[in-house]
Amino acid sequence: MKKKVSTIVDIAKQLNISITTVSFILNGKAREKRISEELIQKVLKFIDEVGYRPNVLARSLRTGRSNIIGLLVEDISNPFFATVARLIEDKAYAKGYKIIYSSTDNDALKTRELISLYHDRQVDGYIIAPPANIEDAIIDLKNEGKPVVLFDRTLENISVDSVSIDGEKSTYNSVVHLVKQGYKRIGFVTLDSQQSQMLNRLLGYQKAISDFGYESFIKSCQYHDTSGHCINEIAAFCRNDSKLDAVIFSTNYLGIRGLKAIRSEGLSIPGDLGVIVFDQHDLFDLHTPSITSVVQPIEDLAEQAISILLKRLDVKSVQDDCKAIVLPATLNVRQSSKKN
Amino acid sequence: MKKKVSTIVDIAKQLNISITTVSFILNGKAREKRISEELIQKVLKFIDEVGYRPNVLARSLRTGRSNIIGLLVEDISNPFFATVARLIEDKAYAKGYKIIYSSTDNDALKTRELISLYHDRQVDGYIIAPPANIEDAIIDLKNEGKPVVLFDRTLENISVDSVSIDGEKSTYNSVVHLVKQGYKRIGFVTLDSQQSQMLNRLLGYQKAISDFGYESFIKSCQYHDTSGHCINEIAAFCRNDSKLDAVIFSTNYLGIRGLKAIRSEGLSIPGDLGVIVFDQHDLFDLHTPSITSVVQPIEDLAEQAISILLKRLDVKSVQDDCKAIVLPATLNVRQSSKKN
DNA sequence: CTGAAAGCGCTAACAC
DNA sequence: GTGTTAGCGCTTTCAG
Repeated sequence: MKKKVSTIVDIAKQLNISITTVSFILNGKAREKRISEELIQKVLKFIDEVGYRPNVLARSLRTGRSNIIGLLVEDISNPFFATVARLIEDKAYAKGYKIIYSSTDNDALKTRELISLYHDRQVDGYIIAPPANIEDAIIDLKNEGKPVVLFDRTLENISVDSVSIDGEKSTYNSVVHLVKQGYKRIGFVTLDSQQSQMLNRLLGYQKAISDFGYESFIKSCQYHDTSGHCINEIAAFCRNDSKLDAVIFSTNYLGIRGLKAIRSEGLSIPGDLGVIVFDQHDLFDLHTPSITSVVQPIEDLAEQAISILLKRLDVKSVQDDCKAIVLPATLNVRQSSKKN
Repeated sequence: MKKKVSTIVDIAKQLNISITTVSFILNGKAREKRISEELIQKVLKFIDEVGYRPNVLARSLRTGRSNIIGLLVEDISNPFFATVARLIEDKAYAKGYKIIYSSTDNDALKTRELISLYHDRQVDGYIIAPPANIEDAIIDLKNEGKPVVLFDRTLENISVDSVSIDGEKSTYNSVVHLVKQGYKRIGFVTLDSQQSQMLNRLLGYQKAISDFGYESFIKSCQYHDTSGHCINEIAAFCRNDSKLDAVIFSTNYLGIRGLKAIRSEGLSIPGDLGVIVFDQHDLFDLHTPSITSVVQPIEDLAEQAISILLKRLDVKSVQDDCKAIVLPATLNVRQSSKKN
């Protein structure tokens, strides 16, 4: 004849105490409200016994907070983003926050929809790898007092916290490494994109090439192109008159497509073509030959992003002192870039 | 002097109509309540203008439904699960459902927490790749009237809809293929796991080996082992006295570790060792030599899972006529299994 | 068509 | 320490 206990009112009734008391105990305000230790334990024990779980919806509706952080990545099936998501999730959990995440596909419209979806669910804060042309949505968020941290790339012209990687220096160093190995005609395969991280990687390449007085060869692929079409284009790029002797790929998936293209052309690495890829992938280690790649400090990136956000969440202050953190990456030299 | 319009009450006030009317229009019940087309348009237009968005929390709190489907995968950074998640997400969106997903790490405790988290958020239905020992939690869900569809693996002894792959036949065929190629001492590297899909894959191997009258060699790895330790174990397995001439790996990540192990042992594929991996990975195509693998019908799997769930969600009937759908996989023969 | 009203479950100000 | 109470924003029944 036990009634089903599923609300705070039930608990109060069963225990013959006040709803307020239960609520205070539930929210850790027992101490400050000077409720007796004895009663606290009694309530806690009872709650445990009947398996009561507070209704988070009701709580959020009431408080306007959800203890949820929204994470928007470009593509969750990319190991880089999957790893970031994982690390952030773990760190957030430890602080009592849950994470919900989705892939934007670098599509501003989809991103807007996701933000608005998260917004509807009262998400407390955001960590975003922003697509282009999303500035206004980010500003709206900030104007509503929702903290936002960008990662992997930044948005010029708006003031938001961000954590990114020094892509410029990384590709610069990549070129230097190739030059030292004796490569002279170095190509760069990137995305046709205005995103900051892509521009930085390109910039590093261009600066280095120009510093050495070499000729630059740039191929831009479309993000939403099919893998097959992209492979064909890269293949054409590698076989063309320019007689490249090395290529740098600006993302891991471009690198993978590039390797397929190079294989289809029957070119050998690193003899015919030296190869460096920006960002990691299981495959690069295992490939024959193994692929030199730029290793990003993912753990540090995730750590910084979440801790900045948590701090913002903590002190609901004005956000005008935004930080733009830039982390260094390292070049992991493997066989694909050693001419000799 | 426009007031901020953010609730249904504001709308009613501004338009000088009843809250009820607005609610009906918002919920597509205008027709059946015989509200004039004119008024409907007026309200809709107004809502659009002021950018009103219903508070989904309040709605869920009231209705007990959320239009959210919870998806639990083993590990979102595994391309298999990432792809499934993506396909399911797309299909669900088309039907007006949102997806939230998380990784279970094959950990029953973590899975329980996730389920309870989703439960708290009033998730309407579940698609789950279940870890072992989670039966009770699934049963609880069903008892509460929440539809559940399992995928990738099933749970014996409980009646739940499921969509899985015919792992037994696939590994059987893999062995047959290797035997036809002239391999005789075929090993099997799998997980030390009681999950149905793992058991089925093992079973297929054992049956085939026994049908041919060959000797069986089985190595079980721990799911939570570090990658490095696992690689060492596989290396030892491949180099031991048993003189294997071929190996089948029962998951993609075991395959990747296996390839690293084989490389570290200095063995050549397919000469010293034939290799087949269950499940796909970018790497298998690109590896030198390319790796023969079992290709699962992921799209079909996702399609079936979501459509069964949506049907359950639609007709809130008793769930006693559970389907266990088993899909065939195909063997994609590449270089790693061709002895000659 | 519309209005009133009863909650969904919880928080927290206020009074005692 | 505790009880009362006013909502958070929405749905939906019931009576016009």
